[in-house]
Amino acid sequence: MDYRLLVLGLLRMQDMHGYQMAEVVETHFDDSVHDIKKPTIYDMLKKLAVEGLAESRDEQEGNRPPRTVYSMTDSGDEEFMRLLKASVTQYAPPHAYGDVALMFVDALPAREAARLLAERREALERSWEGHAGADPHHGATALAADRLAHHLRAEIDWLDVAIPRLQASADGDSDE
Amino acid sequence: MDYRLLVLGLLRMQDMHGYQMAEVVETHFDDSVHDIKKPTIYDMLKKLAVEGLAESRDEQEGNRPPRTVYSMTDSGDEEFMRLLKASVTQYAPPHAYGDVALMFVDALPAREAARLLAERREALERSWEGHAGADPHHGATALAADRLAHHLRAEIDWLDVAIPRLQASADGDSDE
DNA sequence: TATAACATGTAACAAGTTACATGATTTC
DNA sequence: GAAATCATGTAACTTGTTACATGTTATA
Repeated sequence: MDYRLLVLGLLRMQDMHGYQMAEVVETHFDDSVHDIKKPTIYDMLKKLAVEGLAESRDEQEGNRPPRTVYSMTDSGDEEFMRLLKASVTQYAPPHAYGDVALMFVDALPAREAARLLAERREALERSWEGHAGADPHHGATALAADRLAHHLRAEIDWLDVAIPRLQASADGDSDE
Repeated sequence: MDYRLLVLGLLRMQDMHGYQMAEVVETHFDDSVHDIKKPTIYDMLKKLAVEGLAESRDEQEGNRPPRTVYSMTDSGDEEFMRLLKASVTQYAPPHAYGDVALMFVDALPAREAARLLAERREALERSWEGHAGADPHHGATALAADRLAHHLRAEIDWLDVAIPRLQASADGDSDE
């Protein structure tokens, strides 16, 4: 999604080749931004180079496979700043995924729907405890972690309204 | 994303051809699930037919273009139920999009970051008022709408913590 | 010394979107 | 009767993922 911003941001910190960037993501960001795949990184780096936002050079160490190292150009940096400002400002609608399921929920007996949502709540609660117990996040990821926590809470709170409501409606029309 | 579930769910209500389903989505769901495109619908219908989850027949009305009407099969209905239960149960991590930006936020002067986040808050607040003012949602979309409202609130609440914090840090290290 | 794991990457496929095609019907 | 719009759909492109290739170092 914001892969452009992510790759630019990482490249900005340090010259890198694709494999290396994949490692950085996997080890340093494994929790929140785990979902960028190697080929995506390679493609993005190539694309950035074509657009003049990054430069590439070939390197070789010992007789390991040669590798293509990328570094940021000035216009790359400008683009990064531009994208960053736009992304920070913009409100990304919080989900929509999973919402489709909610729209069809009355295809299920209310009692079962309530049960399934309760299961979801369970999983969330565990996830929440994991977060609360974790060491407070350091600088860069603190904001994102905090935001995640707020949304986890919101999801739980919402379920605490929705589940009883479904249960009530299950008890109400038991004439089926 | 959940396009499979969406298309199955719509088809379950009524036999349809692709164009018609695109219209239903556009007119009935324009708010929350506006983001499925016509070719996606066509492709999904074809795929469902190949998998035996839907059946197709050709129809023609007057001398308008002939059209391919799909209808649900029994195994389609089972698949729908299976998918639905899984989706309702599962907690979809609330976002991650936009989070990349937050991770790089300290590339900006704290003061500017605070200003941009305040802008984001503005937009959210407007969106929130829109929701609060809207007519209460009817059955099917009520759950989803309610959930959205909770998350909108959560995002605003989080910003109300994050913005002052950034501002404080801007005032703190004004030695730059 | 055979097997596993590391380092570096590409090819082939899947999913979705934008842009277009084509004929009928309405509108000016 | 020309221009717009409706009705129905497909082709071509973009983006991202899974699965594979290829040589090198570590391990049993």
